[in-house]
Amino acid sequence: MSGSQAATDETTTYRAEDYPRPSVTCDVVILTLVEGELRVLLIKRRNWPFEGMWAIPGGFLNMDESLEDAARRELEEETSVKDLYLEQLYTFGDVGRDPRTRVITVVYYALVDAARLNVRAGDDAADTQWCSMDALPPMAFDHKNILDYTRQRLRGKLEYTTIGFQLLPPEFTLRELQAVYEAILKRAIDKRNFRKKILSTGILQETDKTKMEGSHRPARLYRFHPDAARE
Amino acid sequence: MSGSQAATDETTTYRAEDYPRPSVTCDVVILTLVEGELRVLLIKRRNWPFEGMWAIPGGFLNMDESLEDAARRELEEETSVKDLYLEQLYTFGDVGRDPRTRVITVVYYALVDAARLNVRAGDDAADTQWCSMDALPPMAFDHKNILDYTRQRLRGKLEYTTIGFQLLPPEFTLRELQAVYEAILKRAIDKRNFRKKILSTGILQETDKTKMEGSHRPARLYRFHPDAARE
DNA sequence: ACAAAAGTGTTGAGAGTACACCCATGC
DNA sequence: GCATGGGTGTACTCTCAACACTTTTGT
Repeated sequence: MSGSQAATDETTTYRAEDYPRPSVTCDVVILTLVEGELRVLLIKRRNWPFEGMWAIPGGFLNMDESLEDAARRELEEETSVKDLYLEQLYTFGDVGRDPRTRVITVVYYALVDAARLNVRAGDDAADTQWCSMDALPPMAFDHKNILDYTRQRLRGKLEYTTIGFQLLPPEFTLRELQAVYEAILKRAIDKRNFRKKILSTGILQETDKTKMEGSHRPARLYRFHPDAARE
Repeated sequence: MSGSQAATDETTTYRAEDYPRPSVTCDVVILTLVEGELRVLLIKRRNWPFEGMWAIPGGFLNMDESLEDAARRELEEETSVKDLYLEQLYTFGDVGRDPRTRVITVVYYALVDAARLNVRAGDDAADTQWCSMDALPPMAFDHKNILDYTRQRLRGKLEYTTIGFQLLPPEFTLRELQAVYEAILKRAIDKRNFRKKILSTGILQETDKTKMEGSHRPARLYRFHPDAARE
């Protein structure tokens, strides 16, 4: 039972300084949708360990910022975009995950509308890249695991929340929304059933605008229903 | 962009030792079902801060154990029971959550069949207690938050997994299983519909035993279907 | 007029919900 | 024989899945 063992917990006398501490980092899986494909922002490592392999962005937690603040900071450093959807994914802390020292990483994931990204293509050139979630390069640390877990979570959340919309601009066509669902679920969806279901929920509001693209009938634009704050 | 800022991440040169580190603890929400009520194991704090208030068990992470190992260690210290269902819940790390210093806590939750607990009632007497999740005492730190979040997670998981069974002994009656669902969802369920649904999934296996209790018709005992490893 | 994507309805199957009575046992 | 919880079936509604043709635009 607790109380007898010194290292036990917050309920005993405070002796945190007696114990070595692991490092705490915060990593962010940044996802967007390009050409109907789910893509993740990866950074090429230049140093040992895992030199030349790819990793999701992240960094040490500052002492004066919350976990979410840290995630948001990382996110803005990488994308220069604010106010993104951001959610804690999972915390990874296996002993050997970083060969240098003990590192606990709290991972968040973010969804970005590709249109908001001013691509900064040249920037560091080959060091930063949007990779398809379906064709990942060799990943550093346990980051392959992290991305697999992200996809799983995303699929689950798609069914009972509205996260799908976070990958789209404020106004979008139903076909674009359907593409989001298809990319995440990785299966084709019947157009009629999809429209029926989405429209019946009432979270969409029709605009009077349409989107012209190519030589065919223009598509109506929709936006979120203003009073849809639900998850 | 990353690379320019020293503290940035795992992709830059390793300088963890340049930065102060928060403490990392692992806390466990231990749940069981008693008298049709969901109860959580709480420990009364004897020291500042939050002296006299209640907290969930937890302790510092050792450098040579994984997060789950730490959770399992805490769990066994408190319950003396092994092989319990254990799952990571969430990581809490707001700056002010522990007034003494910066503490990141990775919280797990565990489900225990009450019958496996040898109550150890006298032990530390009033210091350790199974409290109803519906009538929580004043809680230390952000532990009230943590318990609210646990309940939410539990409700969600109940619908698409088999965690409910983790609160029961290996053999149980359908009424007992229904009580688990009712305690977690906090609403009455129709007996006939519940049986129909559960039995139609095929995860239950009828035994030839019954359970006598009180002066009425005995109830049939069921167990998990052996090849039901699914979530 | 043709190509290309937008838009639209019906039908059948299965799941969920509401609801009331008989059964086996101890006392 | 009565009190107590165990055990059962039917009818309705709603949701989900399958499926094909017309409409609007640019060229």
